[in-house]
Amino acid sequence: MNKKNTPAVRRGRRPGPNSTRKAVLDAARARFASDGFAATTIRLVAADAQVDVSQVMQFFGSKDELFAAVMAVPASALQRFNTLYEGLDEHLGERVVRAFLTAWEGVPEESEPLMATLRGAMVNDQARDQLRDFIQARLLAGTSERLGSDAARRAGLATSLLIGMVVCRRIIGVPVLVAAEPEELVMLIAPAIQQILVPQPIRPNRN
Amino acid sequence: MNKKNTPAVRRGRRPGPNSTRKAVLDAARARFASDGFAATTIRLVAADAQVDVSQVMQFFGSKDELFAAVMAVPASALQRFNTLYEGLDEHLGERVVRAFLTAWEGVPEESEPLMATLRGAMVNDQARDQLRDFIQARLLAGTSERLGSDAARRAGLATSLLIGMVVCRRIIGVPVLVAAEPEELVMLIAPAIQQILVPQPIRPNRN
DNA sequence: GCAAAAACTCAACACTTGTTGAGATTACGA
DNA sequence: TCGTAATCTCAACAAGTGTTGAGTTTTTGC
Repeated sequence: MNKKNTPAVRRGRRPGPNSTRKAVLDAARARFASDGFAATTIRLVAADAQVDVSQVMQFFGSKDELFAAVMAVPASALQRFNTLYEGLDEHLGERVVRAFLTAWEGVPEESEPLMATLRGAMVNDQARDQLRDFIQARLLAGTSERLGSDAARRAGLATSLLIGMVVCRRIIGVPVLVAAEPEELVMLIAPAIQQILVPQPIRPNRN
Repeated sequence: MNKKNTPAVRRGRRPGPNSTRKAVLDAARARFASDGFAATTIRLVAADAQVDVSQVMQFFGSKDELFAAVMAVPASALQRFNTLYEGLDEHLGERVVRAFLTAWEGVPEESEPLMATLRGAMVNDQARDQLRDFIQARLLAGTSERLGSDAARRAGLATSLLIGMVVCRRIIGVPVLVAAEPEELVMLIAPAIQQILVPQPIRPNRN
């Protein structure tokens, strides 16, 4: 009697352009970024998107493919790193550090997929491969021929160190790093990255 | 007929001192270190230790407590970091980098718990808390009063960067880092860490 | 030797997970 | 208007998880 008159939830195909798929992808992106791959369940994503569980499967096929779709988003964002390590001026380190911070802490559409990839890299093979290739191939694309293999190593090393900063600040939540303003971090880290990329002799300090 | 005459596996309590608990702990340590917290199942640990599943529960109570027991081992190893950031000589960076490498890549009894903690920190709350406290409290114990809060920030930052190196080398498996010898890494990273801990003016290079 | 306790085996429970299929409901082009 | 296809709901499966309890076997202290 109350079931027929008051349909609590609208059923059947939704009107207008297909907004469900995007809703699922958005929810998944946020969940994968904040909870990681293992802790993110399809049921949770479906609940966030206010969608039935099997809808997620219908649109994306499997959890792995959903995760791949989330990671596919930053592929465009990562292109901004292509020319990042070019130029050996004295502001290279500063530029690199600032690029990392804005990429990983900027607008959610870009930072969340990167966070999802980073968190997933510890558990999921897809994410690990993507992150490895990001560090190895993409960042070193422009450097290797110009500056020899040593520069490639230095670029990969610099990226690794900055990954550590992001991990400790965003995932581990180290208070000292969380409390610091982005510009403070740039000021503190940039010289070190500069030292890695463009090695300078260290002047011994008096004791 | 063949069951009574040839007991394939010895049953009941094992003779001698309690070796089972250690076997379980060893297997768990290795599994947590190489597979991470989520992918490590109690059944897998039990199989590695050639022990029944419920034995693991009897000795350690739960998966979380087993993991805590694994992480408890490095508590001693971590004490070697207590005085690590003391001294501001020109070899501080080198000393710090070398300490990290030997701790995370030395004998399994010490490196595996650290790896387990590091991997677990992305998924497990216990591990994340332990790693956070390690970076925040332990490493900064000696520095904060002597050198002001800036030195504490710099020490935490240096640790974060080195965590990044370990993550990319041991978990992500970035080829450039995996291929490098430990001493090469020391040579490359030490100046950067030195730059963080004992800031030096950067001499602009000519263009 | 003998009882008690420790260690061990076996089987199952309760729960969550990803995944699937059948069928109901709606939107949309002809 | 109508039929088709897209979308959505509901219910369930199969596998794997941590965890528990009952019962068996052996060691160990007296």
